[in-house]
Amino acid sequence: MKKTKTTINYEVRAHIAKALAHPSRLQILDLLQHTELNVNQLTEVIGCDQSTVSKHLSILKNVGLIKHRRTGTTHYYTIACGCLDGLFVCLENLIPKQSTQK
Amino acid sequence: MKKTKTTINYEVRAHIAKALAHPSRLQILDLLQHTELNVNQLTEVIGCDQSTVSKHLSILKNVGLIKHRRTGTTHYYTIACGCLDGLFVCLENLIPKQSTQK
DNA sequence: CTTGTATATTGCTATATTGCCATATAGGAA
DNA sequence: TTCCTATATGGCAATATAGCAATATACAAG
Repeated sequence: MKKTKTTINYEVRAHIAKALAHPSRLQILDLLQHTELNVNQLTEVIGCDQSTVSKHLSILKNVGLIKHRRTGTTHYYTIACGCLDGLFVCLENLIPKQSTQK
Repeated sequence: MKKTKTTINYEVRAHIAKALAHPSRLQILDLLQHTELNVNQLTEVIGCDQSTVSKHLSILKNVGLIKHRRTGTTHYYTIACGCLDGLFVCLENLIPKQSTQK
């Protein structure tokens, strides 16, 4: 397929959607909505290996959804974009009824 | 990780996000927003194999984003959910500035 | 310098996704 | 029935993703 401005735009959107397409990453985003958390704290909540959480964080950071600030050796992560609430509402609205009932 | 109601919810959302996480599928959704199209028409626009488009359509159908009606042997696809516009706006808002300028 | 703590990266395996080709299925026409 | 057209499915290879263990890096304290 030829790469027009439009197809590139679909690729950019798909790239973001791909970053959202994992339960742990959605949970991380949810957790970071109201608090600033470091990797250790996130690791405890998510419940998988620290290296795995670190990778999820770098994926989210690469698409610009989160940012971090460093205090000593501790890295605090937060949401980089204000409009996540809207997105979650949209995602929620897309869930068909039978899936929500599970 | 234990499967609480919350983690299941993240999985459902991730499932939908995964369906959105492909340029061709985003384009299909965009095309179907205002028109009803059959598989052949979509195949021409997308520019890949008919079987590939058919698979994309079944992925979108499985998460309930599109539906289809049949007229003879022709299957017309449409959006099954009214709130896609909002989702696209949200996704667009999540695109960092430097990516949009490309 | 060394030690300890916090995070990131590498290496690896298992699994999932993508996309093509070939084939199967479904329905209309003759 | 056969033939044709529209769509779906199975098989396969290439690539991408996920997650753990081990290692590397960064930084503060001593």
